[in-house]
Amino acid sequence: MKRDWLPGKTACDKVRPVQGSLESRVRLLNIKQIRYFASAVAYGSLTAAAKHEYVSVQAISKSLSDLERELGYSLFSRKSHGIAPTAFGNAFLREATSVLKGFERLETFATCWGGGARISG
Amino acid sequence: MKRDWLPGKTACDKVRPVQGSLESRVRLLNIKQIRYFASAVAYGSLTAAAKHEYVSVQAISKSLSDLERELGYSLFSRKSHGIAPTAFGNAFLREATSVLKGFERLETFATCWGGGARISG
DNA sequence: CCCAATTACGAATCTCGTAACTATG
DNA sequence: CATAGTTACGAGATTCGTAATTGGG
Repeated sequence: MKRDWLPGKTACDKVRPVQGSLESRVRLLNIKQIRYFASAVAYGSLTAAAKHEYVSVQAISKSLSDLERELGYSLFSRKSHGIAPTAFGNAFLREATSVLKGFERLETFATCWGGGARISG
Repeated sequence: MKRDWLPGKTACDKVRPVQGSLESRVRLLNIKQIRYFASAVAYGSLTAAAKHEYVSVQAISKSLSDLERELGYSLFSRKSHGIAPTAFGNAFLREATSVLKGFERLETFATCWGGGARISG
């Protein structure tokens, strides 16, 4: 999540050079950040989220800090014993949840498909 | 997308050791693969998709090959002048499109939010 | 001191471009 | 030969775990 640019006013409105001569559209968000965030809110702390996501607290902390920096808004306030989402965090969570649901549907769909063409090996 | 395991019968049903002593749940899919796939179908070839996604054809080809391997199904057939989605590919695309829409909504939402708490710097 | 989170740093992993190659027409 | 895609390889970018540190209770 180490990025040398900041998000613009609208999503996907920037281009940067990358690895040689090509360029790349800037993108916000990735599914892992969204998942970590939803988990953190659901379980009330980064520590609890880390357990459920099978990663270290540090990974969650870093990922979510990056997410906040990229979005430009604070997603939750850090309390002594866990976290509490901000107004933005709550609003973001609602949208995020539907994205995660869609992702799960897609995974389920793919693993349950029996229509043929399965690759062998 | 280099993974040493294969997807199981249901999504997220496997655990593997990773980087030290922790373990990690296996996950299918990432947003980039889905975006590349949708683009490839929309534009009819990997080459065209690569242009629109600002990456090389090789990156698209690799990403989608990995996706097919992970899913266990072929997503499209390679023709002399482009590609054509399989039955599975078409079905997958329908679900994938709604996920991508959700993602875009989330990006738009985040960049258009004006409720406060914006991080300075 | 305990607990939750963050920062620092390095190793493992992943992404993707260049180059070389295969296949179809 | 021209076009579309694939494979191989390595450089650069990202992820994440361990260790050390900070801050509230």
